[in-house]
Amino acid sequence: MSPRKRSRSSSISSSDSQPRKRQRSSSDGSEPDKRLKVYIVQAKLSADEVASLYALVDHHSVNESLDFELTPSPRDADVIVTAVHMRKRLERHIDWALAKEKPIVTPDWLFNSVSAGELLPCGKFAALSELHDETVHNCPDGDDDSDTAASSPPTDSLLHLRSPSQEPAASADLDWKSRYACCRASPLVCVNQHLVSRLAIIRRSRELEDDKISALSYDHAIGMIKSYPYELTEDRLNEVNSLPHIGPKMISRIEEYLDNGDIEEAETIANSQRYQSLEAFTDLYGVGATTARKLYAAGCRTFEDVERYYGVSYEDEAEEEADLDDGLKTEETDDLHLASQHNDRASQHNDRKPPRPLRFAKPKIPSITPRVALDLRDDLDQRIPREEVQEIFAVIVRELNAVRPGCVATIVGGYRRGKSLSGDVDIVIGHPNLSPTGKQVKGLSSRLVERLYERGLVTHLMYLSGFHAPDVTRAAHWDALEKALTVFVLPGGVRRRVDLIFAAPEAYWTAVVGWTGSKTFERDLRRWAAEQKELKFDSTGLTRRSNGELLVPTSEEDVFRLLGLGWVPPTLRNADA
DNA sequence: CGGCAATACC
DNA sequence: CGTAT
DNA sequence: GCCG
Repeated sequence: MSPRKRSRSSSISSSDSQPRKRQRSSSDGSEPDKRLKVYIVQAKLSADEVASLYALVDHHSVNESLDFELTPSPRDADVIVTAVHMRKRLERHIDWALAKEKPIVTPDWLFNSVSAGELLPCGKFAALSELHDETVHNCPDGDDDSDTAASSPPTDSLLHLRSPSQEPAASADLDWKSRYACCRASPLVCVNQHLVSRLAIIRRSRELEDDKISALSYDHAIGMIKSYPYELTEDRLNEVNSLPHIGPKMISRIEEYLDNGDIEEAETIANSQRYQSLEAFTDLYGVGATTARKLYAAGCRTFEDVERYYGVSYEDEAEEEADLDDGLKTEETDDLHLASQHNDRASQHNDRKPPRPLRFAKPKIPSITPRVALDLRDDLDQRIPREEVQEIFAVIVRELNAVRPGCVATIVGGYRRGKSLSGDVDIVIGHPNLSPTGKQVKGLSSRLVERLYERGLVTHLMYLSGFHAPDVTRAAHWDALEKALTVFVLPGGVRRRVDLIFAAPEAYWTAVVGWTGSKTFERDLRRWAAEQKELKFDSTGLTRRSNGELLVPTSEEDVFRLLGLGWVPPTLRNADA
């Protein structure tokens, strides 16, 4: 069911006067030619912005259904991108009569479309309000994606803080009663979101207290509620009670919630010093539940305590950040590694010794140490607005193409699921088509990271997957995935966690699905594959359990198809709280 | 009652 | 073993 | 904490 544009324009195109609407210039005969021609008006755009836009368009990107190409002439453009907002100004570049026949949008339309993986409606991005209507009318949007399962109902989650009454996940074969999150539609915010948030506290507490299994049960229950399409009330209790993963304990909590509007244990936990401290400690990269408990047991309650615990080599706090410290330190931060260990501080003076006759005189990118994690905390605990995610993406795409032209990239993670704020930025890089020439993506990881570091865009490397020879089990497949977990920073910006995932051509689509999440959705995808289909699924690929045959999807929809699942749009994969 | 996602480093 | 994805 |  490859998504092709289903021009839902039928009703709109009433004003026939307009020439071909979404008819991509049928100029070059052959097939429908899905490449969308983009003309960029450079006026009023900085060199960098132009570069970003060109990188985005030039190397098109994302799925098969989203393919751009630059056109030198506005006349045969399908869409015109400009930062100009006034008629007079635009007329210097484009004939007014022509302008009225084209969608004239702001760069944001491009960024958003690329990020969304689909052509978005132009309305909100009309560059000239004066041409808003024409722009909307001529907009190339409306095509593909999301249709498969999410056609009938508005489906566009995201803004579904809506009323109770409404259709269940009428989407195709999605079933909110399924015991697998990957068979259900889970919006970002559900109708029973408050209850979910309460259960999430208990879940988190279980996790922090090392009761993983109980936490898992809450994950499942929360997932069920996230996709339950009705507002929970007394009269729905029976129905809810019969749902998978909702057992005696869960029902009693739900009943308590319906009676009192809250769950006592959740409140108690949330107000406890222990919970708050443990929760805070785990904000530190490298500090998990176990270490957090140790810190707490050692008497720590606040970050100040933790700093002290790890030895505040800090001269004082007067210096503040503004750390240009990492300008280009060609040194190697010696270890005293990740928090995992308990009391390992002391060992201060690590003299750096030339480790090995490493001929690579490359500057070494700082890695994380408890000290660094502490320093990064103020930045990393800030969430990232969508606009910035797009900016970061654009910059990375630009650099990526400087390193290896022809690559494509797509933002995955929470951003792709529609979150307005993200904890980090996840980007899958690769070649979407299993083209025979889908060559060298390998080693790309280190080269891109090097470049980003040289340019001061990457300040730390939490982890860089090596070029190991992974399996002997099923040779012929060099690392399907390479990863670079970094700390990235735009000039003058806040440092952000950015994960770069480099996928081999055969692994591209499973990587996209695997990194879009949510966590529970992913777990259930694996469970479903194993329990129902005798398949093994993970972000590096899909294989047949019996013969180990590697199944290579040709699109994201194909991944679901191969798994025998109905299509679930990214924005409906929010199975977690 | 066993199982609960799956891997890669540290 | 713990942490991260 | 719930399922098969």
